[in-house]
Amino acid sequence: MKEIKFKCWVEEQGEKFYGPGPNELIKQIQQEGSLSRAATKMKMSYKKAWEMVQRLNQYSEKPLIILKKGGSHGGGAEVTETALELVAEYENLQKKITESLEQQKKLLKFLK
Amino acid sequence: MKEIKFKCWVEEQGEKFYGPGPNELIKQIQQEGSLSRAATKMKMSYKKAWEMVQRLNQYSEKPLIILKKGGSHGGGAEVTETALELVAEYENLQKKITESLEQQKKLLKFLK
DNA sequence: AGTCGATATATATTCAAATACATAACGCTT
DNA sequence: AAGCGTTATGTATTTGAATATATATCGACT
Repeated sequence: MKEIKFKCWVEEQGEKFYGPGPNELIKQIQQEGSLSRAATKMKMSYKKAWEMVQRLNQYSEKPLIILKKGGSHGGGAEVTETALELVAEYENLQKKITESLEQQKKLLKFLK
Repeated sequence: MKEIKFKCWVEEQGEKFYGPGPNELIKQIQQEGSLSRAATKMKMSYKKAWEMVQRLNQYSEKPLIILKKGGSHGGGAEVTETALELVAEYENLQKKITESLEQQKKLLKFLK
């Protein structure tokens, strides 16, 4: 089945700040309460996920993800209210683009 | 400077058929009349460009690029009318998405 | 027949990104 | 003090994609 796909992201000076990966990661962290579990679930290495979190917090105006180590459960990861707003904005953007694509399917006539 | 970027492409069964790369390649071939010169200009290896052309013609209903070898100039590459239509459609799509993005800049408020 | 510039194609090499592995640090609980 | 599960971080290894290299082929033109 032929289809038009897209990907959108936010960047500053060529540095990627937010896209599909971080968006999914935030959602998984919220579900799991743990960065390592979120990473495992996304079949991503813990290291990569951790670096993603660093970049997110570094480029964001307000903190997005709070990591805690030690404690009764060994630690954990928490998602801020700001992060949830960001997820909502991003997914809204995706929806708008999808709608815009719906009206532009002429490209498909070039496929077998 | 912070900005929202995007990329769109056409695929069939997970196989990418058309995107920014092929679009640019077609335009360069048209300008140069040669696949190798087009590849050089795009700083892409000839092999990669050649494979791109194969995929394009393979998945397209009608031929998009005609490669000729031998002859007085050693050969050359030609772009069909269909290919030009495809370029126009693709760039129109990009334009529509860009317009759609213009109205969705809230995401940027999350950046420093 | 020989030259030329381009296409055609296989193999080798390089390079960067991703992953795997190992180990430390943390702080609550028992 | 020891154990637990998680975060934190450096190093080694793997993998895959891109590129480089080499060679063959083609066909008009001299």
